[in-house]
Amino acid sequence: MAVQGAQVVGRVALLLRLVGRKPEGTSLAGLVRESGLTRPTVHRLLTSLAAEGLLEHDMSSGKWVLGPEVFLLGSVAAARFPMEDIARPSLRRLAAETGESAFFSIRRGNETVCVLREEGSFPVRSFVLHEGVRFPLGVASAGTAIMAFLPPKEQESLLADWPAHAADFAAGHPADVVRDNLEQTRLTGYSVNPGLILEGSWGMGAAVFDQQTRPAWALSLTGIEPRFRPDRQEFLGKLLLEEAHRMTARLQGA
Amino acid sequence: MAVQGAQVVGRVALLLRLVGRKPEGTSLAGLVRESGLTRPTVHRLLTSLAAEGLLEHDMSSGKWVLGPEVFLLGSVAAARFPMEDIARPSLRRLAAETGESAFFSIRRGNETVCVLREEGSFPVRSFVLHEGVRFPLGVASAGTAIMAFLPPKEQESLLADWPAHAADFAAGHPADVVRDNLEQTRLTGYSVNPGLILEGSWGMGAAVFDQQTRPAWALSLTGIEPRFRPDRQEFLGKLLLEEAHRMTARLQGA
DNA sequence: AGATTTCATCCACAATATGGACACCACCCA
DNA sequence: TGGGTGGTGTCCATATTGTGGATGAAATCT
Repeated sequence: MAVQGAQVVGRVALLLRLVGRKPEGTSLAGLVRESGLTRPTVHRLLTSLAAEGLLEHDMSSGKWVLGPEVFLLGSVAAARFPMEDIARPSLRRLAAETGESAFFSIRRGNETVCVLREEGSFPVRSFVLHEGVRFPLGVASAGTAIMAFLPPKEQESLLADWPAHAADFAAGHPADVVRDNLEQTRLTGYSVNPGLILEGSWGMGAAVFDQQTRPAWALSLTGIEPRFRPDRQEFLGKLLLEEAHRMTARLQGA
Repeated sequence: MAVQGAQVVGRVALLLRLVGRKPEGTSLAGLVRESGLTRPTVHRLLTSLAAEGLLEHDMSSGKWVLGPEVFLLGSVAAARFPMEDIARPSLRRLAAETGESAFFSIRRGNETVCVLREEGSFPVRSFVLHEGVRFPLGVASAGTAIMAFLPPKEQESLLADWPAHAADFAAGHPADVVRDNLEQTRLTGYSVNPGLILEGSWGMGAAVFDQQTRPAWALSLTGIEPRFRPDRQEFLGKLLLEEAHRMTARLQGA
């Protein structure tokens, strides 16, 4: 769309993203469904990508997974994105002090992608969120925390075409509910997801800002509803904001 | 080549690999030269890849670097390739005990790619090798260590078309010299690169084997010539073999 | 054993990517 | 000042390339 004569590049990138969402792998049919492309096309692209080592075809399960070449390129790219070094200490502290699982997500276009996870000690854990999972902005606590601090114009343009943007999540996330959540997030500084994605699975998030003071990342916590009652929310929110602020400060400095 | 109707996929993968070789970025002209493609084509593909976030175009320097999407995909793929966890302890020990810089490389097709580096304490260091650098099999100590333990047929097929395979390195690495090095490597277990890539910059390597007992990875050390005199080679070789064996054992178990 | 779903491959067709050509810019040196 | 060099960005006619409907094989369910 952006560039002429680049149809395949877009399709390749789309497939890589889709495959990357499921660490356990995705079937051809699944990718056909999710990509909206025809089966022969998907099949040919997957085979080619596998020949280049960007994907692998697990013969036993028939599923497609990210290949060694992606790992290699990623480890080179990681030098330019030292998120692990910067975010891990905060995640550890959050997980240790709260007992919940802590996550670090990054904004990528109109989505958030979960990059890092630190398990908490609390024995009941939700697996809605894990490394590689993507949500539209405004969905899940991280995406809400980020969207709330975007320029109002950008927020409006997302809300204007909300059903298209939120896609599968639009049903559970009506535009007016999202609008309220964003407003609330701006008031308190942190976002709360009251089980909108999966009933009983709650989350809270806080945005981390880049040098241009744009919300580019987010820290978040997830757990079950009883652990996110109003009285505890304040405590969790304070911790999140503290760590988010610490990271923002470090990133401004660098 | 392998797959029909996939020209672009191959080209895209090629460009990503080329960009990944230089952490500081590569210019359009450089990529045109290295890829053998025409400039409009390279330009269009780069622009498209940048639009997808797989590359970034540094406006100030005009160079192309790996983008955030590669980082994200890579951090998902890293779960399937836990090299960091497995290799880092060995690298640390090697660097600590020898003072040289230690590297972990992975075989990828007919190349080796350097994935991990651990700096030694010795104050003179070579920067020929760093994360992302690729060499044809048989070039550099890691590639020699791996190639020496491939099935003889595969070695022969590489040597048969040596100038094409070794490309730029063919001049400094005549086929008969490489053949001798491989033979020597099989005798001692470890490889020695006596400054063939850059005069005075030596290296030694040892292969690490996968579940099918194929040489899939290599540990290596690099430093200046006086630190790799024959008397010390034995010491370094022993350490390398020890750590390589330890890693092989761990990988067989898993 | 038949029904259903998923995967693999073929091939005529035209949409798509290609690359020669041109325009532009920055820099260097006579 | 002006011509030379080396780099980047863009256009557009062309045919090479990728497309996807259709068909068959294979696996899985009923």
